[in-house]
Amino acid sequence: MPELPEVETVRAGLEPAVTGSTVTSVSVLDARSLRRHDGPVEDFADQLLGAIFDGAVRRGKFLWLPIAGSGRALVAHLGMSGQVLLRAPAASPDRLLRVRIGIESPQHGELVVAFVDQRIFGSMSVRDLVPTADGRAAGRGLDDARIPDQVAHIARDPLDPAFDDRAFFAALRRRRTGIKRALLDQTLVSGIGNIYADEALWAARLHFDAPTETLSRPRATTLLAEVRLILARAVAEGGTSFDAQYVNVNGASGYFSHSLNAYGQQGRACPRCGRPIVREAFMNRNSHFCPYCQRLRAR
DNA sequence: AGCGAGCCCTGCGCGC
DNA sequence: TGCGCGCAGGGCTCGC
Repeated sequence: MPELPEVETVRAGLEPAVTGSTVTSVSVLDARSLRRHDGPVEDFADQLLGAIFDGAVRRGKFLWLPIAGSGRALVAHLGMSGQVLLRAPAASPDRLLRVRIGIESPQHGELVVAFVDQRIFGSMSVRDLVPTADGRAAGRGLDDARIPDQVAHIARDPLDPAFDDRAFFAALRRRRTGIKRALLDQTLVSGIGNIYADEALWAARLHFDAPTETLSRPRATTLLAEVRLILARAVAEGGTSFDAQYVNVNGASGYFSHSLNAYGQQGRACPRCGRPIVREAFMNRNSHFCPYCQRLRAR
């Protein structure tokens, strides 16, 4: 499920439940979900038991819960199919449950943080926090300039107030690659995946393979603005209210609750010009675009 | 530097 | 009904 808006929905849903909560139990049902944890399963559980979470923070598609007084955080990445769900302790286990973390919340009582992941491309891990390179807050959710070492190489996302537009444009100009490759490069700009890349490129009328170095400043500015617009709109639509009874912070509503203009629309009419949207193989995935509105040569 | 390929995996929906 | 296949929103590493 997860690009930035979906992960933000999860973060916002988790925040009120986990902040100030104490971990009371840890159960790892599939050790493969801890692939990115530096140590054995027992170590993961040991680090978490008794931990108190300071909040829920996100940068790009990475999510983490800082552990009070430890200099560490529980880090989650959802991969292609991961979900973090809040459950009542007595609820029957979700299908594809990989990690189950019991917490005691000051306001909401006992809850379960359930990490569900079909393909196991996602992961949970306990990682050390390191200072951010620029000394600014690491991500959305907490004013703390420390970031998990696993996330330190990930660029800020376009909704981050500390995102540096000028540095982004300069980096873009230095690149010798196609614009979609650049958008998907999480070390250049984070949070954008295949869906929102296609949607932003459609909105900015850019071909996915347009060379970054030839992208004019106005077109790059337009593209970044479209990225922000699309991400922000999806975040607004994905917002889930917290319900202490039976909580589901699944961000699934994000993608499909609003109409997509390009992604998955192959064969259907381009909403702008009426000609058919095309799907083309790209980076072991697909690109969806309008060959008329999004031509390789600038018009 | 950046690309392509390969790999990590499971389950769904579709066509036959 | 059952089977095989293609498909899926990510990220990391490696060799070139």
